[in-house]
Amino acid sequence: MATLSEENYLKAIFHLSKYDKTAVSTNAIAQKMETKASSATDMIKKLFEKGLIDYQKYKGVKLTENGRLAAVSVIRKHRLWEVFLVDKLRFSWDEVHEVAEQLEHIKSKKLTRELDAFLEFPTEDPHGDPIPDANGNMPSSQKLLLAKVKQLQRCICVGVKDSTPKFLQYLDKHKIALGTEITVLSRESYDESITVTINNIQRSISKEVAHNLFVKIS
Amino acid sequence: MATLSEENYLKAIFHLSKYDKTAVSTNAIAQKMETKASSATDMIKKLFEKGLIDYQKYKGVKLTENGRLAAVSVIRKHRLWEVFLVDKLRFSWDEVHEVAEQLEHIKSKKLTRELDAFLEFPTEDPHGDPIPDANGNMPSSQKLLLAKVKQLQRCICVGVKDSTPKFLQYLDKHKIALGTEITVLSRESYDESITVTINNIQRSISKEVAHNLFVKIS
DNA sequence: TTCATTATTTAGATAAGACTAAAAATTTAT
DNA sequence: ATAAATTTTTAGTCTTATCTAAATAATGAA
Repeated sequence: MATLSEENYLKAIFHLSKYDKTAVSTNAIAQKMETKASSATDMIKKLFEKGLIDYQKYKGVKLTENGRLAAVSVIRKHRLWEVFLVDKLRFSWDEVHEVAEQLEHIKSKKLTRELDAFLEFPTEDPHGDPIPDANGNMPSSQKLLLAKVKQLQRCICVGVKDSTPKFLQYLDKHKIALGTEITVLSRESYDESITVTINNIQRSISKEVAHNLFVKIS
Repeated sequence: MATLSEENYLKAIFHLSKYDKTAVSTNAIAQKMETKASSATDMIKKLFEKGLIDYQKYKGVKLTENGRLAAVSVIRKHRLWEVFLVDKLRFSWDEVHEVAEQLEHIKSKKLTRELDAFLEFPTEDPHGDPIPDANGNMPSSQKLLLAKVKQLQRCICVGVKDSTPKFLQYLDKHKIALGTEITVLSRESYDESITVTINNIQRSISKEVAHNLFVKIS
């Protein structure tokens, strides 16, 4: 069994190697973990000893299949707990992360299984991120950034890239939530802002926001 | 904030000093924590430094008000989670302890508050033990051991003293659960067994069982 | 009361996970 | 291609929580 710290490193490595399959650097891991490179090196050695990562000195790190399964298991629990907090308790989507960071480390197969059933087998967390299944398969969501949506297309908000409280609060304030319908009217090449219709109201969306909001074409 | 290990020691001290208000010995703590006396001494010093216990060398240990509050807060969380596991997920009362031992350390005021509300403010856990309120007040239950019930009295099962899986499984097997009505017919002075009526069936209950089953006179 | 037994504390060691500072390897720039 | 800059690793230290072994205090029995 992996320790709490090991689990957090595995999660960090998984997230860092999500889109590109190339090796992850020691510095990148240290930065993500908000720790020093030397500490990352120490942990890398330990994870390598346990067969959870492939590692060659100075060459970076890659998850093994066992490492990937361990990471995905933690992410599965994190996202299930986030659903629980929002759907069953009265948390808003910008409050759940910190608590889920703790709950994700609870070790009980039965707990995860029963929680999943209790929540009626959700496939996405409150931020629109997919919830891996019990076998470690991560459903690939066909979400894309609002910034990539073509003119005159209608789409539905399904998640965020930036999940900091600040951004989530911005969305709340402007009445943009999961499921909100957005129609892209036009794009301004000068500042990369876009004009959209949200709830039948025409608004301008900045480049920053458009690059952090995931939508699904409807 | 207390560490995980500190919280466990505080809980142990609280339970050991529950019935008698006398000081708790180092050895008793070590035994309860399944650790060595020297380790207990180390932790005692730390808790004393933090103002969570009163302590004089060789004289044993007592919780301060702050220490008591910290211990009761952990116990509150433990028992709320036990209710959650039994009432909302499909755990039986002999499966909850191990998981609740982990969940009790999750730090989030809001989580505890909302969980309490979600469970509709329960006052007892699945073993019949009282759940302290948010201010640290432990409701005194007027439960007593079945062994103390007088002849021809009717009572209701409200909890167990021995909460090991073995005993809980014994109860399940003999269809004794929380809320089961028991009428004491007679006592056998030879082996301290008692004859009772449970679900209209007459049965004999051993001394061991009678001393580990809490009931309330009805 | 004094000696043996038991309980408690101290001293020193270990493992996990983090740190700083310095050394070594790699990459980048001239 | 070599020097400079950056990245990574190593070496040694710190803290937390544990341990063993030894020392000290308290208790109980003759």
